[in-house]
Amino acid sequence: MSLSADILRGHTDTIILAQLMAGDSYGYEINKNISQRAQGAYGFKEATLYTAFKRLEQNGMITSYWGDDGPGARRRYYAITEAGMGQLAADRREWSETKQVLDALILMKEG
Amino acid sequence: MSLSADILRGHTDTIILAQLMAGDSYGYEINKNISQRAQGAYGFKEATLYTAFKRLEQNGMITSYWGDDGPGARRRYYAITEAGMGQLAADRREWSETKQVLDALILMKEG
DNA sequence: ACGATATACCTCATCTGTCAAGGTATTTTT
DNA sequence: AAAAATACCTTGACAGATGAGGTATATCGT
Repeated sequence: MSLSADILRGHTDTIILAQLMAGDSYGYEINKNISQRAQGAYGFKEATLYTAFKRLEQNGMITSYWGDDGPGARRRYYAITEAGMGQLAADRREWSETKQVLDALILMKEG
Repeated sequence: MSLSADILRGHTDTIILAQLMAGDSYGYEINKNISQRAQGAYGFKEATLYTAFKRLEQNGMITSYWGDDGPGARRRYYAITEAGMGQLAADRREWSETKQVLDALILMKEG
């Protein structure tokens, strides 16, 4: 099964921050890791990814730097900031709350 | 805690369909029920609600009719269609899948 | 050697769902 | 009589996702 984009909307930044908690990485690799972790059920479109990087950097959640120009195409690495870590912690709490609320509203589970 | 709108985006139609599975209802009541079920953590803005009704009716997921003009303001009742029930079943499966994927991506839970 | 594929970055116009703001009307509560 | 609750609806603006397009290098199969 694949998930529609609107379902994931609003989680984009959180997913990227969660990836960067495991260490600095660059766009292409981040996206590959996400697809693998989602077992192919989801992956960002490139435009979505780079839009998110720009937004996150403007908001001070991540910083970026060019990687060493070894073999291969140039890479822009991203690192999560302290503010980003704080945001991620808040986003994780919100996701747990979201699950409970949507279980109640969609599956009609009693709280 | 309250949930941001972008997090819920894409679940609006599903939430309304789930409510209508319990029986015909009208806008104001549907919204009240949703707020109660979410324990105040979430409620639709009216514009969002009526936009969704229009979209759902145009797509054949619900039908509507005016209620008896008893005491009180007029009410437009909505009923879920067979197509709507099919959609809801699919949406519920998608939500279960979404939880697994986002647990893996946000909380880094192993699948 | 050469074409295809993978790696790697980026922009912009367009689309869609949300919602602030505004409007109308009736009933109940203070 | 005023205020709040009930009940409906529309419109313009905004933000995130993305199709389509662009640039460049490295690797793989033949």
